[in-house]
Amino acid sequence: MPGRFYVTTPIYYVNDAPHIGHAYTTVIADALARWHRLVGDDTYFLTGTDEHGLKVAQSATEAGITPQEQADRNAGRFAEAWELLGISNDDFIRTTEPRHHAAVQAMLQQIHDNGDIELDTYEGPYCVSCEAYYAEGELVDGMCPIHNKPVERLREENYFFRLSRYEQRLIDWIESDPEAIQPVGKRNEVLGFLRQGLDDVSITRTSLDWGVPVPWAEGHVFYVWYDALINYATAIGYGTDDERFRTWWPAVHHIIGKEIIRFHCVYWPAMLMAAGLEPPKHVLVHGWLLLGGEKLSKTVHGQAKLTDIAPARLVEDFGVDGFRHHFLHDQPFGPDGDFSYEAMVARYNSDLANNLGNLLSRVATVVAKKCDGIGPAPDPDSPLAAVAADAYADTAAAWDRIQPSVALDATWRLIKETNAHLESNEPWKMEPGPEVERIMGDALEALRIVTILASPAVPASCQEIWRRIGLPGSPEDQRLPDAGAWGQYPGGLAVEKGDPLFPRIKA
RNA sequence: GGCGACGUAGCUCAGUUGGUUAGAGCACUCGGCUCAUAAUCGAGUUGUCGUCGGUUCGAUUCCGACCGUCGCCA
Repeated sequence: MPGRFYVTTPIYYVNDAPHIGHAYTTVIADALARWHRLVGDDTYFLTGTDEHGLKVAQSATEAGITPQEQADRNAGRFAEAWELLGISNDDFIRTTEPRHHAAVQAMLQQIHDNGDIELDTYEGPYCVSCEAYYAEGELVDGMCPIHNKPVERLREENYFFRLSRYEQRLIDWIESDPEAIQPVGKRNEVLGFLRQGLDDVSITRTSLDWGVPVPWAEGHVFYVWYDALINYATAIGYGTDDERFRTWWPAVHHIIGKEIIRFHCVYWPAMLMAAGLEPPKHVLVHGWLLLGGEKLSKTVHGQAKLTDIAPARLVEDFGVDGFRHHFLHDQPFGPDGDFSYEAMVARYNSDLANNLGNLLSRVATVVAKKCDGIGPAPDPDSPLAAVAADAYADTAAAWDRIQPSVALDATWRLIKETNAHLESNEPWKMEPGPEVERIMGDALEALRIVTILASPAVPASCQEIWRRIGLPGSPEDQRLPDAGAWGQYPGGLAVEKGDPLFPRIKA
């Protein structure tokens, strides 16, 4: 039954260049969005950039441009990266847009009106070089942990969000919904943090002006994080189109990395509660990619970091779909995963070149030789029909559980079984006739179904397979579960061999 | 220091409420096939299930201690 699916990535801070950590999160969200479109859900996929704050203002000054110019330039880099990777976001939000300022001011004004934002005095250790406060525990031998310089004690009048009032409500929320924060290990981590008690948090600054102005207090801007989180509400109409907002909220899936769990599982839900709204339905937390292997991690200049690697660098070697496929199929969602060029080559050659790509090649060749290049219809009673039904069911269940690697395993079982089916029937030994046509029809039908099921992961390749086996339109226009039922390859279509879709990569 | 997680084949991991021969993929070996991108298909090897002890008729699965790795908090 069709539903509604709102999925978000974090908005990425424009001071960073897009790297494969960003791409990992974004590709997962994209694949989920594509899957939900396939099953007919009303889907909204949001990504974007976070553009306020001290660091952007500083680097703009260093570059001799305005903060807005700095933000424009780097937001463009993210947009280009996502275009390169075939990301199908419905919207790209930027926190400097007027619609976002309106939403931030509306939500925080609401919280202020409700009495949970109050003026207070902040006092603490302050590093002049960082232009930032630290907690006592963050200091190293009483010094700034970044600059290793003495800190000053500073007092400032700021507006505080009364986070401490939400401790029990947050615990109740998480305990009442086991699926709200996944995986369960991260959920427990948040509960443990909450049970230690919460302090109020300072959410405004007077020391800079590159931010969203506080509507009730001249000279104050909101601290960048409390502005940024609200983007998830802005994009679906908060503060500008309440009816639209109500259709999408709170049924959201926030895809995040584990480093920002506290903002998404504590501060953000509390802000929503304080504004009289529901907390997010799902916060899905993935681990980090740990860079290993020789090829990428060791350079003449020393140890490389994951965040040094641009997606385009890997797309050069593996193609867009090779890139996407690796992060979806090789990394289980949740725990940290090892990432290496060598593992990427192995996964690409095994799954894409040897299994999927080679299946298409051998099928096309036999159809050309034995069927005059015209793809025949499948056997309604093929043994592959049951395999395909299982593959669909397992694939769908895994996408629903946010387990792309499990989903792709299930899809790939149909590819392997189709290779085995060809092997056991040996159509290349037969004379042209009904028997060859039946077997090749089965293989084409399996490819048709695989192409639909795999399209969220490797969309461009699936589009090309779809075209080469003679089908009109696009696998993305298909609707599951109906399109996954056995027997719909019509027969009588011209099948094109073409060049290898995934040329093997030599290690 | 407090809390918690994890430690299963060469590698990456699955193992539901304890039960009889511990699984998958990749890699590897052998064999088949030759339509296919030296691809594919079949068969097969490897595990004291971190260590020690306890509960039990019986524990990878429960309990305790220890070793190791890691996370969050202080």
